[in-house]
Amino acid sequence: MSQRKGRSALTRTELDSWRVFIETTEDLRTALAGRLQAESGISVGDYRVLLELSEAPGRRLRSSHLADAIGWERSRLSHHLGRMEKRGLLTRDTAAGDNRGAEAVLTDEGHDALRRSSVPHFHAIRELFIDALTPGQLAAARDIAETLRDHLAGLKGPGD
Amino acid sequence: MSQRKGRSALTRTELDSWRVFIETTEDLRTALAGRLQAESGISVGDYRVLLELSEAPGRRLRSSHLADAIGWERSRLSHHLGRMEKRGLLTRDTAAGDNRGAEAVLTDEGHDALRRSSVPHFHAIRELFIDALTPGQLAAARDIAETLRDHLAGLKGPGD
DNA sequence: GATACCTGATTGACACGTCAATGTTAGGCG
DNA sequence: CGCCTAACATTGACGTGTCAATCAGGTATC
Repeated sequence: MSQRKGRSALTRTELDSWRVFIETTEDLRTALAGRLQAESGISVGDYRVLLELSEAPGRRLRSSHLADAIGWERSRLSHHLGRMEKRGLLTRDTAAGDNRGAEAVLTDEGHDALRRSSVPHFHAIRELFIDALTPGQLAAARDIAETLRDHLAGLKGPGD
Repeated sequence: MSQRKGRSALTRTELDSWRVFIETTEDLRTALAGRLQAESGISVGDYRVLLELSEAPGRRLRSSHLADAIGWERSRLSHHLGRMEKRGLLTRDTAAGDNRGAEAVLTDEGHDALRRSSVPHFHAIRELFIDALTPGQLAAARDIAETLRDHLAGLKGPGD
């Protein structure tokens, strides 16, 4: 209790824990993305955007709201919407009432893509993640993730 | 024990656990990468390559060995080495004894970059990850990561 | 109603990652 | 030797992500 945190070098165990954790979560991410792409022809980013739009009234959302909803920077979203628009998954309109704004509108094709991808995607999540862990591990994973998330949020903007 | 896994739809809790886990680990990754870039001007990929080369005899490694050591595809490594070479962190030579092969050789500048970045990088790992968790959580995180890693390996190539 | 400022969004440049295609050299084998 | 194939590595095209710069439309202030 008399030791301050963050002072000493990482122990071997700490470093090993870090490496297996960060590398495996990255592998998990890559595996999931690969499945989604192979089975449904869309990326994880596409999926996130499609899902958010499909749940919005009129299947349309202001770019800024969409960006906030999925936690992306505007520029990232703008690039992504451009690519999705080019593939016919959505269209873009100027927002009613504010000519600065843009609204992304889900096309039927985009909606179909989401519908086709959902079941395989959930299946992959179950297979790669949920079923790999015991109920206790799954609960612990959630607890750890929430702890880390709160910790990161505390570091990033306690004064914002 | 009579229920087969992977049959039913994801529960609300399972989906929430998945989302907080995958999003937070991604945020963690992004935060670490940002720190390394801001503090030392190198990327996580750069760091990985520099570390591996610095530990190799003569500070040089065959591309294929390097790729295996850090678990990257050859093409990815080739692109990355090209970028690092352009910045003077390493040079490339044809391998002694096999003119097909290429060796990456750490420059003094590359070695300095690694030396400068190590302490801040370890510090960031401690601050963002190790110190955020209790010892129990850290052990659980490692256990979960190892379980997931083994599970992924089992899915990918049981017959390879 | 002109100026200055703020907000919403896009763009360009560049780093990163994957996949498919392309050299290039080594080795095996007639 | 001459051919075939495998191994090593690079390249090009394209999707993805970040940062800084830009542009266009609103808002306030005088």
